[in-house]
Amino acid sequence: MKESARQPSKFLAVIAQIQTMIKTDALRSGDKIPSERELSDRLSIGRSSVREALRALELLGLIETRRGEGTFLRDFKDHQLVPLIGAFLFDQDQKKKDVQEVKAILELGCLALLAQKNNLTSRDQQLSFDHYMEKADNRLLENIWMIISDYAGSDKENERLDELLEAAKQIQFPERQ
Amino acid sequence: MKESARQPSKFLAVIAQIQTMIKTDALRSGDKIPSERELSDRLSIGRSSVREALRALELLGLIETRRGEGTFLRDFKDHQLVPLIGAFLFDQDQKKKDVQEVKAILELGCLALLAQKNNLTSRDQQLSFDHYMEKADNRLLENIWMIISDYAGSDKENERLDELLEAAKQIQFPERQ
DNA sequence: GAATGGATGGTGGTCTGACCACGTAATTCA
DNA sequence: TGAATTACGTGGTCAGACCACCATCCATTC
Repeated sequence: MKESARQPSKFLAVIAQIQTMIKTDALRSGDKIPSERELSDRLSIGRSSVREALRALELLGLIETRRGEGTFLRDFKDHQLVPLIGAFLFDQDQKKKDVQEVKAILELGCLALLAQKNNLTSRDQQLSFDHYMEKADNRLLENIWMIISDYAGSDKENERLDELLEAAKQIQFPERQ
Repeated sequence: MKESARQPSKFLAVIAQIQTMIKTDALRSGDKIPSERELSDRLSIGRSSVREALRALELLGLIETRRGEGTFLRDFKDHQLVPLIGAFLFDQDQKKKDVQEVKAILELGCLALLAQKNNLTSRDQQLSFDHYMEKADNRLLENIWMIISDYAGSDKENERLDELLEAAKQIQFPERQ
């Protein structure tokens, strides 16, 4: 025997098993998955390892645990990635410039989406970006924008709205496949 | 006593502590963080809880553990999110659209930044976005784009490059303060 | 002196069993 | 019948014990 196969840690195996379980049982958002103890039993893996896997998935926002009730699948829309990663990213790049730039990009893109979908009515002109983001019908974009906005601090966004709107109307997103 | 303050699970506290530690000690990629047992000691938290937090961060690719050696900070570029989340995206249609849209927005914004700074030479026309993102000099933008790109999967981005470039040149970001 | 190789201690990986805190459902009792 | 109590299942946490692995030190050996 050259190498002992170096088994990929148990807790990764648990995650894989859960993924399989979700697929074969056709589990959906809100469905309950087996308890930690049952998983531990069925997979012949210590409960602590099961918990490590579940905690990781929870941090990602893929599952939700409720004490006394159980563990449930979560809608991916509510994923925790952005806030989480954000906390780590911002430690590195504190540069306010970066934040402001990205925020502007997201807002511009949001307006461009709306313009493209002809969802911009003249009445929208004085609305805030919270509203625009909602109309853009893109939860991911909305989530990222909210996080960025938190870090960007308050600014007089309305001052730039008209300019941004004009710019947005010019943009044509290339179609894909 | 009405409510017992419902402390936010220990393992989240550990993550927060680690983030703080990274900041105050100015830790960088490759640096070693305290051992599980030491963290358990210093934070007065059971080792299992510490492990749950570390495993979660490892799954995200934010840290790397080497048996017999210790736990180390990792370069964020090596994050593990992609294959993981992918397996959980069972009902994916809406989400895929979201990801594609955000990706396009980020890329467009990147080009707009470059155009604004007059950093677009004609020689750049055939370069990939990895390159553009680097030139844009915005680590935050680059990081977010990398995450999104992984989710989006491979596409023929070069097909859209010329169009995007043209659109980007038209964009004028409103100046701020 | 230099190279070998074993002993030692530290680290992550895992398991077990024991509690606690919380919800729910069944049971009991008025 | 209805309210209170109990029992049970669940996640949350802890402590201790092993194992596997790695680096280091140090005595042995050449």
